[in-house]
Amino acid sequence: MAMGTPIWLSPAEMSAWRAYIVASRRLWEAFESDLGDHGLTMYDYELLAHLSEAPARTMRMSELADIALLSRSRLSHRIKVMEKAGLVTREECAHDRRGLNAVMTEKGWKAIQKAAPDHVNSVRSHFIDLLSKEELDQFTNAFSRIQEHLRSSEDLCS
Amino acid sequence: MAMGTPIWLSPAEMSAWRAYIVASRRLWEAFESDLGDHGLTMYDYELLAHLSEAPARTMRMSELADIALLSRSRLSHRIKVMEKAGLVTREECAHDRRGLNAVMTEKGWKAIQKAAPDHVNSVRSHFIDLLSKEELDQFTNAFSRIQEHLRSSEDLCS
DNA sequence: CCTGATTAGTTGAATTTTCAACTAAGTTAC
DNA sequence: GTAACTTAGTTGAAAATTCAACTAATCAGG
Repeated sequence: MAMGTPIWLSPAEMSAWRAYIVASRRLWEAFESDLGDHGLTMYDYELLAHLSEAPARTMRMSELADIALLSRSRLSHRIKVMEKAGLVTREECAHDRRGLNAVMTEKGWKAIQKAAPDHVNSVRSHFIDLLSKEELDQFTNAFSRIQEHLRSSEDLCS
Repeated sequence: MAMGTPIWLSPAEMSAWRAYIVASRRLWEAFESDLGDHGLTMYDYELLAHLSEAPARTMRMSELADIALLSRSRLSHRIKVMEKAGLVTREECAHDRRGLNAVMTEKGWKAIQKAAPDHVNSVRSHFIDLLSKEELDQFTNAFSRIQEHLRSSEDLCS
């Protein structure tokens, strides 16, 4: 091991790490709990949000899985229950007969329309509004950098 | 609604939010995946870490649940499998006959000893080392503030 | 074309998590 | 002392998630 990168974290590093890991978990719980009032989970919400932004509110299953950071299997199961709940349907794909499109139904659209203001409020009150403009920019920066790092380090494994 | 807090997020706010939410999920996956090499999950690791710091490597179940941010039920189930794996045992509590102590076994101690350097490395390489000293301090600050906010807003509901 | 490899997506079984109900012990107030 | 309430922790069933195996369609090379 190179000197200068000790095994353990320094107190300042540990503080940042603990603050992050605890806050991020609590934040997630808070968002879930707030969305629960609309009968949605964070994942449901994000799936609907992605669909709502897609042309014809339609997206290939695999594309949706990738963008929503879900495994194909997990998406498959989840869409099945959302389909049962009437929020989405699955349609065959025109050009690739292996493929399926997830399509948001009118009911799904209404559901997210209804949930969105509360959810945004939740995001504001627990997160955005607690940060200064400078902090927001730094977050954007730092977390984008982290994403970039994770992206490139997973490329190494392929 | 008050003017000045629009319903939707501004582009800068949205960037920070998206960067955060995606990065935090990917980070979690990365830590889980790294710990997977030692047959542990993040929760297992944190449970063991908390126990290892406790006097006599022993902690009341409910205290452990609180500190590790797990529901009592979830802890109960999880400890049962960790007990089966030989990492912990449960002992009756001297002064409160309702209570149980989770006690780390020698095997649990060895397991975390072995996993810790890799885990710290993982935390360093995916997180700490990507941030400047200033950013670390800002994270500590911002995330502590968020925790404080969540703590006080959940007090309102009790 | 036709074989092998890749991609899309699903499935079922095993594991994990949640949820509500439950037992038992301690606490409070009369 | 005892009835009502709270706290500690577990449990089983239901729901969600993972994991590996699977079908079917497309693609790449010869």
